[in-house]
This record gives sequence, structure tokens and C-alpha cells, in this order.
Amino acid sequence: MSQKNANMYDVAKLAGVSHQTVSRVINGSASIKPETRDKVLAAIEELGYRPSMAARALATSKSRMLGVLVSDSAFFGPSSMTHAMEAEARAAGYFVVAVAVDAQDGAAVLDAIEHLKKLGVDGMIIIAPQESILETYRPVLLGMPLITIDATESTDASSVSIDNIAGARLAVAHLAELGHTKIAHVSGPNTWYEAKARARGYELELSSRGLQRLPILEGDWSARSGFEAGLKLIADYPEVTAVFAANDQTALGLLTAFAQNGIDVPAQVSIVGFDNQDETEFYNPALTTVAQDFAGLGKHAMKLLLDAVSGTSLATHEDVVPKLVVRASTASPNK
Amino acid sequence: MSQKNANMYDVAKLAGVSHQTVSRVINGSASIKPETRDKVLAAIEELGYRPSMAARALATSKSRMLGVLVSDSAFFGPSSMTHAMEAEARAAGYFVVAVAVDAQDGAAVLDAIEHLKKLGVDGMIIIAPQESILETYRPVLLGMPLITIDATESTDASSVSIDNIAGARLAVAHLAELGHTKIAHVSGPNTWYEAKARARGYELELSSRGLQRLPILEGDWSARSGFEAGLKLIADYPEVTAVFAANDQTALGLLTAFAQNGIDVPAQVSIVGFDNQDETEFYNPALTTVAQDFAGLGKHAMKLLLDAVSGTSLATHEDVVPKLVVRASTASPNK
DNA sequence: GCCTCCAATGTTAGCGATAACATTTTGACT
DNA sequence: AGTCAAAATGTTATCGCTAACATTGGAGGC
Repeated sequence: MSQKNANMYDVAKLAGVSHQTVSRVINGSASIKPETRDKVLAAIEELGYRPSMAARALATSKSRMLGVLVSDSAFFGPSSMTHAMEAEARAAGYFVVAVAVDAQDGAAVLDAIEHLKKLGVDGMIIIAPQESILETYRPVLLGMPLITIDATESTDASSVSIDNIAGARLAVAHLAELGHTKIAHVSGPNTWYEAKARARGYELELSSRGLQRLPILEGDWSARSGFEAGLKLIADYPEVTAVFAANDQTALGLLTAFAQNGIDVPAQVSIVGFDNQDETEFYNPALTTVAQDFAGLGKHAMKLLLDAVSGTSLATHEDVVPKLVVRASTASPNK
Repeated sequence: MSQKNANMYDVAKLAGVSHQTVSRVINGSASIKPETRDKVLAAIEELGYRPSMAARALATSKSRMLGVLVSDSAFFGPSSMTHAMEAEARAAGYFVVAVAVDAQDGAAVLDAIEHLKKLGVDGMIIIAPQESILETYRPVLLGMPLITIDATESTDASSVSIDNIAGARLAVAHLAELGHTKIAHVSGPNTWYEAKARARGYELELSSRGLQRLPILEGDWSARSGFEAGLKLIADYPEVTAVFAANDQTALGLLTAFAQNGIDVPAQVSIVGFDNQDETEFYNPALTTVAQDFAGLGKHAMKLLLDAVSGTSLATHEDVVPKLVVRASTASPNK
């Protein structure tokens, strides 16, 4: 038994045609007689032939590989997003190489991009949660199809974003409509686009309603930072009756801080999160939050990249609009 | 300006040497005069030359790409695990292509494996949480370096596992030592190795202590299933004073079910989770749970694969031992 | 029946690296 | 200085595919 994998010539010989004909069959060329195609297909089957990606890549200078650069801070969104991207790419016969790095670490990001270029990816998606990444490294990526997922307000055809401002406004509007007037915000780190956009949405909605803006407490997306912000709120801002947290984990920390201090949510304080992670429904109380369609976003971004790579540029900018999920952590304030 | 990327011959010409010498410099061959090396390196730098992975793969029949097959049920562990793997592989100059599929769907798994073989990966890691994957598809993978991450009791050199049985026993022992005698278990789906191993550990620890074994409630890892199990426990097993949940999310559901029914945790019922996700510290009350080192596991698995692929087989089976993190959700029962 | 044209297939030449072998330096030792 | 092995470098073939051009064989027009 020959261990060596069959190549195109082996298939050609068995099928009694030239290797080029085999190539044509594989690539679905138009002018192939059905019976020839069948012979070739049978030979392929018999030999268990699998085309060599390496040889194809060498001949076409297209690797059919796509790079995805993710921030490694293991948050909820990116993981479902990358899975969706991978599925989409795979369905189109592409391969995804995802690289996770700390977006804060410029050298690491550069290194990761270099790594992907070394591989010879045909295009890239960069999930750019922080300002640092985008502008600095764009030059390095010149000439390469690139889609970014960010929270900027750009309407670039090569970017996809969730409208964080709209999402934040949704959350704050909900609180305002319940009758809250002292609404605080615990933000994410303000080096992050998303954190800034949500904070911006918070401010915009407040001012459009003529409500007083309270100091924004800066967190770091973690439950711990939410917890600490909660303690500070209790100590320094007793007038606050509602808090908009930049993400669900922060909201969880807040929930715990209030619970431990005997403050009832939502009777005394209302809390809204952001992301709608699976578990939030079972927080105590169930969390009112802003739902993001991460998977949909990832899928859309990958479609754009696939378009760009294959030349059929249907690329359009799409703002994914988040929506509010009202649960038990919000109520009208006790006057 | 020439758009075309420089190749090895361009570098050779600029450096005034043969292309083979360039190849030697790149691959760190021993017999190269330092000054020649410097000339070549300078030329590489000047041209911004990057070796073509495709050409190299074709010539060596090694792609330097590794496949990782993950279950797409987006749980906590796999994501930190794959990140750790990717980092480890990248440091060794390898590329990781991760494919996420529903492990339950046999056709999808086969398809994913086929996808990776098509790419020509040099080896694979399969995170095999369910029985279905492993035995069925091993034949398809013959001859390919393969590391599995599972929860079996095998001590195969090509597998890595977290000792779920030991972890479960830790949790149950903790409860028993607090004085609990009626300890219930809410398991994961019993098609999963991990779920079965944890249930097994639960049973083993109980019987080694001569404690009564209660019916195991089967959940599906979700907070919802934990919640529902909690309601059933309250209705049907009022004698239960402690619950060991198969994972943290299930524990969260339990926490909520008890809270909503006015049952105090830990005063009336103690709860232990499994995984030690970041947020568990801020559950209300803070969750006692079994910590798993997912990142360490992923890193170790990748090291094994790298060894296997590069021939330097130092491969050893390693059982990663989880450890208990005691927090506020467990206490001695009120007699 | 001959020519044209097009569909179907074949032939040859790279893509950019490494492998294997050939050749030229170099330097140590007589 | 002359010899010879070892070190350094060069040459040629090859990996498995696609691109580009070349060839063949009928179907249809006149």
C-alpha cells in the first residue's frame, strides 16, 4: 500500500485524461464533458485524492486563509463573534486563523499582524476595541482587504459596528421613562471605543431630556469594578436611583454591592446592563440589559471580507442596532 | 515601485549570493559565514522579504499549521483554552486554525475534520467533551499527530485531561465536612464525558463516606437548567441541605431559584459550583466552586502537540488537578 | 465536401521554496 | 608549497498545482 498521497497526475492517469482536465473538474470549469467529469470524479474518489492547498496557494498566490485579530481579554462577545465568522468562512471554503492578543500591547498587536502576514492571509478582520490598534497599524496593512469591527461612528464600507451610542440611549431612555432623574453610569475603560461610545450615549440621552449628568465612574468591564463602583455610589451619591452599567458583568458587581448593603434592586435602585449574556436572565434580580447580536455581527463582517477577497464587492456599512431587554432589575423610583 | 513581493531570488541577487544561501540563512543553517549572513539579512530587510509559507509547505510537505476542533457550545473553558493554545503555537512559529462545531452533530464534526485535513494541518487537538467524537473519528485521523482533551480516565500519552472526578470529590468532601448529609447533584448532559465524570466523583465521594446518594438531576450546563433543578429540589427534596452543581452557571440558576423562594444560601442550603468563572466571586452570595486551569490545560496540550509534530516526543499524560475555592455559598447546615 | 469556429482537451512553463548533490574556498598539517 | 578534509557556497531537480497557450475533433454554414 502506497502511503504517499495521490496527486493530480495520479488521478489523471487513472482517469485517462491530462492533469489539467483534473484541475478543471476540481475547479468547476465550464467546458468539461459530463462523462469526462464522472471519470475524473470516480478516480478522485478511488484514490482518496485531496488537492494540496500549498500547491494551489503557490500557483495562484491566494491562500484561502483569512486572519482574525481579537483582543484576548476573554470577554463574552468576541468568542461568539469569532465562532460565527469561522462558520461563515468555512462554508465558503475559507480557513480562519484567529490570533488573540492584548490590544493594549502595541508590540504584541504588531507581532500578531506580522504573524498573519507571514502566513499569507488573503484578508483580515480586526476587532478593534481600542483606539490604539486602528490608526497605528493601518499602514502595515495597506493593500490587504481589511474589515474592522469597532464602535466608531465612521460609515466606512470596510467597517462594521454595533451602534453603542444608540444602545446606551435605549438603556438610559428606559430609566428616564420609568421616572428616574438621577441616573449614574459605570463605564468601561475609556481607552475602549465601546466604552466611550456607551458613555457618550449616556450623556446624549440625558442632555436631550434635560436631565442632570452625574460623574461617570470608570470601571474595567469586570464584576469587581462594578462592585467597587457600587460601593462608591452608595457612599458618595446616595441620591442616585438608577445606574446604567457599561456591561453585564459590571452590572452584576453593582447588584452584589447593593445587595450586600441592604439596598433593594429594583425597589430602591434600578440597574441596566449591556450585552445580554445568557446568564443575566438568572441574575438576582433578572437583569434588564441591552442585547447585542454578536454572532450576527461576526457573520456580517465575514461576509464583507469574503466579498472583498473574492472581488465581488457588495460591501456596505452596516450598523447593527442593539435592542433593550427589560427584566426585573428596573422599576419606577420610590418617590 | 514594484508591487510584487520579493522572493528568495531577489534577495539572493541583492546580497550577491545564491538563493540557497538565502534559504540557509533563513533556516539558521550552521555553516554560513557571519558576514554572508549579515549581507543576506540586510538584503531581506531592504526588500521587506517574507518567505512564502505556501512554497515552503509545498517543498517540505509540512504546513506549520495545526487544527483545533472545539465544541461550539460557547462555554467558558474552551475559549480561554484555545487562546492559550494559540499563543503557545504562535510562539513556536505555528499557526492555529480553530474550527467550532456542535459536537453532537456527527456529520458536522466529520466535515470539520475533513476541512482541516484539506488544509493540510500537521496535527490536531480535539477537545472532545462528548463520547461521540472520539472513537468514531479516530480512524479518519490515522497517521496524524493528535492530542485529545477529554475527561476520560485514560492515561494515554496523547491525551490531556482535567481530573473531573477528583474535582467533584473535592466539592462533595467540602460539603460533607461541613456536616451535610443530604447532598444533591445537578449534573450536565450525560452525553458529556465531563458531566459523567463529575457525577461519578459525586457518587464516589458519597459512598466513600457512607452517605446517602440522592437522585441526580440532569441539567444542560445552563443557568436555566440550574434554576429548574432548584425548583424541583425545593418541591421534591426538601431534606436537601447542599447541592453540588456541575458548573457555575447551573449553580447560578440554583442560587436564583432558592433566593426567589425565600431560602437562604448558605444558611439553609449550601451550593458549590464548578469552573470558577471570573464572575462567580460576585454572585450573591459569592460562589464556592472548583477551579479549573483551562489556560494551563490548553498550553500543555499544545506543547504535547508541538512535541509530536516536531518529533521530539516528550509527550506525557498529565492530569490537571482542580482545586476548591471556598467562598460564601457554603456553610454548616442548621441542625 | 470544405472551411470555419468553438468546445474539449492536452502541453509547457512557472509559482517560491527545500533537498540533494556538486563545487569552490579555506585552513591545518605535513 | 602542497595536500586534503571540512566549511562555505552554488546548481539542478522537485514539490503539486494553475495559467497560458496549443492542439484536436466535430457541428454547422456555404
